[in-house]
Amino acid sequence: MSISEPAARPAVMHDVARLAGVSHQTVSRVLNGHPNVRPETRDRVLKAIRQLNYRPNALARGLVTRRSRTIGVISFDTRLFGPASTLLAIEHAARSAGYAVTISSLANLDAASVRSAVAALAGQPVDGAIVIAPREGAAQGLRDLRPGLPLVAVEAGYGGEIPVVSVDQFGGARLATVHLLSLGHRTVWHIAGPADWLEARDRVEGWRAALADAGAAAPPLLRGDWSPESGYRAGLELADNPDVTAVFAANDQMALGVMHAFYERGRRVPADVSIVGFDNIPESAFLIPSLTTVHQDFDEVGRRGLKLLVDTMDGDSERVEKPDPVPAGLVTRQSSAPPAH
Amino acid sequence: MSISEPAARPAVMHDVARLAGVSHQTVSRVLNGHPNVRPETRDRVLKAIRQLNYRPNALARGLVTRRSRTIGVISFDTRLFGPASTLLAIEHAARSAGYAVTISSLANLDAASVRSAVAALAGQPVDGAIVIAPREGAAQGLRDLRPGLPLVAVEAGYGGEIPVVSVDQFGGARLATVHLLSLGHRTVWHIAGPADWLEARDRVEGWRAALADAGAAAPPLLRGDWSPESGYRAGLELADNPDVTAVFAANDQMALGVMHAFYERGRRVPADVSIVGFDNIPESAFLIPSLTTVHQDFDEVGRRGLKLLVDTMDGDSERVEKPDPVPAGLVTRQSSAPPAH
DNA sequence: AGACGCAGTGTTCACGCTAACAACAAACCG
DNA sequence: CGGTTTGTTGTTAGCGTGAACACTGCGTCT
Repeated sequence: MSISEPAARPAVMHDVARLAGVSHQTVSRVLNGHPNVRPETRDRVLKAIRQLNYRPNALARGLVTRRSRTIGVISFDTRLFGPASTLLAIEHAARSAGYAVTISSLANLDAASVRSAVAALAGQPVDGAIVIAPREGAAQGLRDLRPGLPLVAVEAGYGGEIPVVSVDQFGGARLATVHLLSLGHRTVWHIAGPADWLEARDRVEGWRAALADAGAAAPPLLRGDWSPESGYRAGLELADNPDVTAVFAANDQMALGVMHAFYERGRRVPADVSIVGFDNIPESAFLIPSLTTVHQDFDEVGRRGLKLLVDTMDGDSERVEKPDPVPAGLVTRQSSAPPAH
Repeated sequence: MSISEPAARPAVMHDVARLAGVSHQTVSRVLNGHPNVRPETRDRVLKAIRQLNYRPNALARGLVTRRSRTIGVISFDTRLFGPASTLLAIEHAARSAGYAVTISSLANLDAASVRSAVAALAGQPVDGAIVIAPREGAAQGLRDLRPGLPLVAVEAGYGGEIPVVSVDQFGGARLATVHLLSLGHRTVWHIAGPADWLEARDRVEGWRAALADAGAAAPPLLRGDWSPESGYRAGLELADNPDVTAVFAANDQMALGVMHAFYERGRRVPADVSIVGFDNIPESAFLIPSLTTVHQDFDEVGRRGLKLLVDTMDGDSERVEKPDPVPAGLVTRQSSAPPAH
């Protein structure tokens, strides 16, 4: 034990200072880009930093500045294409802005799961948070646990007291429905998402509005849970009804399930029935037949969401612009066509 | 300015201590579950904590304990089903183990993108990291920047110096190929993933091995980039070749592209050509026809990956077990059948 | 009865960093 | 040419927590 190993502990600011022959404060000034450091001194410090492979301790810095330069994201099931895309865009935008991202995802939407995810994030040192969850409970829970924490919701509908960035769900659903009606279909059946999802509600409204505008009767609503299975089950219910010539599913996965059900029952798409989805997942263009759907620009939503959050965090006061909804766009493919006769 | 607003700054340990009439150290002891605190005192402290909505400052705690109780995850494109599922499983396992998760994802796999993601994570206060990226560069880069940081790779093949948790890609590819051969196909064509992906390489090897075992000739290899488009392009190349009766695609999305190409060219699946994919994405069961594929248990991989990392971080020394690969399983559906004649 | 152990609690220090202020030289001004 | 500014650097004081150590009072042992 007489010869002590040179501990492999990472270098700290003081080590850099010693090697460069300056005080640690000068090192700090160099790191934070302060003016009034002689260029020669700066170079010595930078060289010492490289030589020691020094990197600042973010914890210590955060403790004194009271800012962690980290944001939190609470997201519903990140295996779904929409949340996953949004999360990815948020993360990249955050990195560009110099923020790290801590995630907390929900396995499902029951209250316990939401509470667990929110509590986990509330304990983290984050400067702000983005909620990618369709139920207001999530954002509200976080607001209760961490009052004053800047908060933005994405993909969550409008109207709450928390700023929201979202695709225009209502307009998108309307586009889909109008498209089918304009092809000549008498009416359009709708397979909605879960009733407690704001997005699902907005799409139902858009569908209803388009039908009403066209003077078409609204058939009974069917409900799924976004999964292909649930679309399949709904499809089986519709398959034997000859009145059904056009179906608008609230997402592409359910549309796929519907197509499969019709396929099994021998109803041809689009010859007998037209189908339109929502999301434009990468698979949509290659389904058989390829799927007409409503495109959502998740990247744009993610970017705007992060920008809104950063503005809120930096903003001297509440000078933050209220964002417009991101427009949705119809992508016409093979699964929609005029009715048979 | 004579009456100062009661600043809304969050309570700190000292505030709790004062309210409970104890020292801050006693509060600390209560929080960390130390023995030797009188039950009555503990109750007073807990009450004060609730009353002030106090939550410990993770930054300060991390500074003194030198542990942030946060792990980092570097992941390739989290919009893909595999990485997304793995990430989700890691995150949930991490939360159960009391860790937060900071993510850093790659837009693509070029060196600059990897470097950016790795550098971003290296600056974060993480106790360990999991790399969900198929190229060794990512893990190696992190190792260079943060020597000594516990590191685990998932979904990244075997053989490096970094511990890996992975599905048995070789075995899975073999299963798929053997399945097609045993249906009576003379040989099996393969559409591989990018050459620099370890997973893609393992699947090629498994395919080759199965062909060799059966004494079947190995047709020329086709390459895609995992996307449906690339599968579609490969499918167009194969569609006009009557020798092609069985295709094994390295993932489900490419298999979908192949199916679409064959559909356009009038080759029926499975009557004329059988197709098998890999991953078992949720859509597979509902494609038309439904897709035979190889199932990967991403949840299990994520869980094991986190466990391995936590063991490495906690472990007194390198007493960490070397994990077995997670077995893959064949899921037989409609897209594979005996050849026509 | 005096030494000792132990539960329960308080005091002090250190973690690594930034902010505030102090110190000093050189340059500038009237 | 003395006082003041300006540029550059060092010194000190926290940020909020946990660990180490000190202290108290009470019961136990010899």
